[in-house]
Amino acid sequence: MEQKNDPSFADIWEELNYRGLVHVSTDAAELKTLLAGPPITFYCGFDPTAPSLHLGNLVQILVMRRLQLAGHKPLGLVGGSTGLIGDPRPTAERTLNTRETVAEWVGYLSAQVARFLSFEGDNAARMVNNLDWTAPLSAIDFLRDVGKYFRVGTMLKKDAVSARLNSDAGISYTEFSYQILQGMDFLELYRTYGCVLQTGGSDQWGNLTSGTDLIHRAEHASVHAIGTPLITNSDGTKFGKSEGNAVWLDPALTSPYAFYQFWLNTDDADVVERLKIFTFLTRDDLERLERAVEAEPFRREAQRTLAFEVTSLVHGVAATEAAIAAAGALFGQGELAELDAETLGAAVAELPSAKATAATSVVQALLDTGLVSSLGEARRAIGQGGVYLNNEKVADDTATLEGSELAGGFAVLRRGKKTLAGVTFS
RNA sequence: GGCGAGUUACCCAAGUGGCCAAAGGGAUCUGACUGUAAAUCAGACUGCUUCGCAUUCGGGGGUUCGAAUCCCUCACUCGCCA
Repeated sequence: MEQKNDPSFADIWEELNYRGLVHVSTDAAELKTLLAGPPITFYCGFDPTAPSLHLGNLVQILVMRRLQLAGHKPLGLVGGSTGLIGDPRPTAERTLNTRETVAEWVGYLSAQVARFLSFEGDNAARMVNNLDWTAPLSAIDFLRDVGKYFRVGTMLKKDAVSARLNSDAGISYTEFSYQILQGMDFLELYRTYGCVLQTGGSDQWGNLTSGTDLIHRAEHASVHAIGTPLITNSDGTKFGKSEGNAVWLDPALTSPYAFYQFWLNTDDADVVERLKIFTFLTRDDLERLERAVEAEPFRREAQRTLAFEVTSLVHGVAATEAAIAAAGALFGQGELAELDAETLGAAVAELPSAKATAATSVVQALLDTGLVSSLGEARRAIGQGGVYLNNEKVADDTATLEGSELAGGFAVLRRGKKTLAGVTFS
């Protein structure tokens, strides 16, 4: 649980590479020297495209934290201005969010990032918002002072831009300009704080180099960038999705229980890589778990460790233990009917739930708890034999909750093997 | 501004007057097998009061007994030309 870098590595650069966190970077030898030397200031930006950060962002946050633990000084940037523009996605133009929404999300994200960094000591972190230096800039100043450093040919070659130009979606001037804004951020932070390194996802590489190039031109200085790999599942699906939804860091959007379950269900083929990236376990621990996956996969020790470590990191140990206890009660071998009201209540509290009465139909309860999205789907699920009420298969789609009330006034609905919801009788 | 091409369900993509609630693939969900894993096989996948009905094929209007398919119009996208 303790957050520290593994002292068995010669320096943080070695450790980042071991953990598979460096996909692309500026000159590796220089970076290694830079990171092994006296403290530097670096930054990583987060755009407010949602009210919460998600697991993809957590990778970046942990890179920041590891660098901070190595003595370097982090600047956590929230994109108050870049969030108003939107970086080009490869598929299609983004819908612009209102200024009010973006401002609100900036607040949420800023607080989330701050939780993972230390604001004490010589290398205390600092949060910045790029709206602070972008908002006062006039269009004329922007074009004269910044635009002149950018060549359109270079801008067109960036993957994000060229993908869009080659697609049938095209790209607006607004999104095309995004890379300039991000480049300006790096320049601004270089000037104000002496920031010499930007980290980010490899999909941001074009934007990262936009900044290093700009500083090169405007300040004749060499600064650095590190791009982390895009994390993918070994089966080819997207990492960080649970039932089609993003896994958020905000407990109101993804409950600690669901968060824990997400990690617990990690594939054997992926679990070691995840441990390297998302935990502070040492190389020794990781190698031991890797052997455990091979020798005794059914024990799922690596998955349990991963789920515990990451959930504790994000939601705290108490919430994690509650999630584990809930899973134990709900997935345990014992009968649900034998659980006492307190245990059951705590377990149900971790699940999505809805109020109902004994007369409520099972299909309606499935819909109310969000286990299905329509009554038709609920009937279909029952017809497929995929619905359980208090661990007993529901055979008839006209069934009601009659007689299903357990201790404390709850019932447990399940869809499939592991999608659970609680019902509270009123 | 001119000319051409295009807009189909979560995504990709067939369909060019009735046999279309709309092929195929992917994603997703369920079942079997399992370790709350993967792979594999099977089924489901617009909604509803489900052997039937209602509403979908960019928006609106029209032709027709009948339209995703034909016509008009608006919006958006892409390309070429200016």
